[in-house]
Amino acid sequence: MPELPEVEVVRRGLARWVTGRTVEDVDVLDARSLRRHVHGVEDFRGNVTGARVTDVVRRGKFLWMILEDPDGPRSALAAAPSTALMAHLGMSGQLLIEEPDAPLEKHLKVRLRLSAASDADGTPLPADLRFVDQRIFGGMFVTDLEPTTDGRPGGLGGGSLPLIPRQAAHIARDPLDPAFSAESFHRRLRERKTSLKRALLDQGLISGIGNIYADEALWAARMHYARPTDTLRRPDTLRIVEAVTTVMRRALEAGGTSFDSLYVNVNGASGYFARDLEAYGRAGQPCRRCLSEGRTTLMRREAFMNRSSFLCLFCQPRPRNARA
DNA sequence: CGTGCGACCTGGGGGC
DNA sequence: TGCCCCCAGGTCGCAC
Repeated sequence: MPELPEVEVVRRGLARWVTGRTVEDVDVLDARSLRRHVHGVEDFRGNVTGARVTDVVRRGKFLWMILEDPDGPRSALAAAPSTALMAHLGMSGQLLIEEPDAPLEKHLKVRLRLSAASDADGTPLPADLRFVDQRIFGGMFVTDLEPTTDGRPGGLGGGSLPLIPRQAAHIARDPLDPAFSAESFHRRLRERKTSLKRALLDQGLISGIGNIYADEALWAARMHYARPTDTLRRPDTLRIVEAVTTVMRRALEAGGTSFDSLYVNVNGASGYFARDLEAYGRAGQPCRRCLSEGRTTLMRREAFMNRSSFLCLFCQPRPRNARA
């Protein structure tokens, strides 16, 4: 399940393997993966073919390659000389760098042929960039870039341009972004009449967090998912932000969380953070913090927001003023 | 406008 | 063996 750490692993892979290369050809095997490209498959192919990738940027779970056309700006907007090739992995999307003669994946959706390139040793780099997606919640599309409202870079990555794809402009800064502000997150949390986990999953408030890391952070911060956000005091917000940031940094170091072959990096390798999960998927198993303090408390699974939440009711007692 | 919920998808697993 | 239902879940559009 790609959340921020998994998408960042992919971004780094793309930055290393794709930056500076030109897209020579595009093969769309399933138009459903281009659902968010409003002008259709041929327009997508026309916008991507011949463009050079200059940077790979990420905000939250959105990832984009900055495209520049060697023949000059193709956008009608003079203020947007470059465009973005956006990708969202959804539940099961993969971006893979492979040799063109590698067997085609069952769920291969889009195939980009890249210009020849070699690494520092002179070893040729694989020429295929493939978008594979079993459940089709993810997708790719081309869009214009617009100025960020705060004048800061649009996201994390090589790009220092204060530009953001329009479709990601409503996405909040993520905890690994230097422009993330815990103070403004706290202010907005206090204004909301909602529950803490719902807020953590709201990409407009703080981005990059999905069901897995939400549960991990809540467990680490010893807070219940139903805690009303307007009761949070500044130290509470700082505690959950610290927990989210720490768990994501650790997951990133481990190469992300892979339960099965659905999440892999650009070279097809799984991450190994799943073994370090303290909450997610651990229903019926002992809470490790309780165990280390001499108690045997079993982790629970509860339904919340039509999905599973995993928690320890000793460490994370349900608040009396719990909110849905 | 803030909030919450259903639709979009496929494959795996359990029940019968 | 096969069929049906449920579950996984990120984002968007829509209803209230």
